[in-house]
Amino acid sequence: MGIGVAPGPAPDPGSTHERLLDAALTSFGTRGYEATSLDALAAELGVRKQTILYYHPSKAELLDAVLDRSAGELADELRRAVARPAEGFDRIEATVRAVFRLAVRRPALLGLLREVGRLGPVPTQRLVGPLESLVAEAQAWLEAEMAGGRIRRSDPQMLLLSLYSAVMGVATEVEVLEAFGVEQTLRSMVVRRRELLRFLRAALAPEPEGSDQS
Amino acid sequence: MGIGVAPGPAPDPGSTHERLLDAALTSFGTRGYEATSLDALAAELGVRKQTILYYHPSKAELLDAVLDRSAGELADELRRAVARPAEGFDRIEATVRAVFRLAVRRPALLGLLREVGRLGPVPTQRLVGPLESLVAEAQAWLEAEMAGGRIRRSDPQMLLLSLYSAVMGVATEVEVLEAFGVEQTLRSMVVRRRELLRFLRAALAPEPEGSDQS
DNA sequence: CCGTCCGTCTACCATCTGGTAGATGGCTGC
DNA sequence: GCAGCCATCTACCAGATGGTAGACGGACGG
Repeated sequence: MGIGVAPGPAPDPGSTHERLLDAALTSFGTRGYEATSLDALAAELGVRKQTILYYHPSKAELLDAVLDRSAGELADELRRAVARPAEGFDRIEATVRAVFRLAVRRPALLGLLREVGRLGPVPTQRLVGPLESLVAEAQAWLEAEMAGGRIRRSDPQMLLLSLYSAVMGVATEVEVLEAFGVEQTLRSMVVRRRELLRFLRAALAPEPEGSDQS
Repeated sequence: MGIGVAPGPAPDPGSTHERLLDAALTSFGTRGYEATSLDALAAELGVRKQTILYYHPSKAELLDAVLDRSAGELADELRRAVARPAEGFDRIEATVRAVFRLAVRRPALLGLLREVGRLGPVPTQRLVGPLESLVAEAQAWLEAEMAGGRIRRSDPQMLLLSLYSAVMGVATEVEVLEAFGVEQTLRSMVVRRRELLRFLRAALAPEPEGSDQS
């Protein structure tokens, strides 16, 4: 979490508990919650299953902890991207860059966002609930940009969904690409980001002939 | 599968085997492969687990059968959508409509497409392999449309990925919407489709000032 | 009528699952 | 130097899981 958000003691990243939360996020976000066994997780950490249950008394509560932590991390990352004030497409570009950075550095975090839907409304709410204000801000910003004529006019909520889908998909849908023989390198990630940005820029550009303001 | 693809005997949709494949697709595509137990599947069918293993000697081979069947169904559905010859955006609209129809009528089919990535490259290849020629055709078509000036010029492969991501996301990413309190009705699906089409139309429209033809 | 094949069942099994109970050992403060 | 706490361990357990072995019954052709 960001500075000042969690006033708890600074977490030692080498501690068993921190390593546990990291490993759990990775496994939940890539292999999936049900496909992750406590024994496997423990083995990965070089520890017994009971050590996991010492920190979190059940698998479900471990998931909750991972969700809370991930929500914080997601919110931090996104807020940081949007922080430097920018107008028009720059702000969208900053967000896209942040998501792609996450896709490279912490892919499980985005995977968790995909996985959580399957686990039912309660865990979903737990993960995306803390992001609600962010979404509201984004929506309001889109509306303002539309009013200012810097973004094509449309339903802001639905537009946000389209943006979200496109960005998440291009950032995370790696397996489909691989299945079609497109090798995955860091460079190809950059290409995908560039092309996605071109795509979004075109989709958002205000219509040239002016019914709304110049 | 489509007429003439599988020359086997006409499958009775009420037979145990067909019901099994249906139920397995539904469960694999929504709950996930690992989260689906043979016992649960059998109970759902009013049958013992051994009956499942009679038709498919292991869970993995049941998955293979489901993947093969789903690949056929997906290919059929998409080919049918693209069949009536259309130019420019009409063809894209027909495809989007087909995907949304699937999202309503057979959501597990699209869910499987998401799930399969997690299961590793082998199952993924099994599901999307049969769609490879379709993808190649789509890509070639995009190039032709670009050359004809009916679609904005860009990297066809990356454009296809952006389209795929946006469509799949908007069609299937229901949980995120629900988590933000947007109720899900058939009507809201129609709205999402309409807004997505507007979004895509804008993204694909050729640039007005003409460096390329006509 | 009888053999055989097909679909389904009962009866098991080894392994893995999440979880409980309680012991051990080391560090810390008094 | 000892009381207590903290992190981790060993030892279990009940239930679920994927899978094997083999019996049963009905349909169907000879």
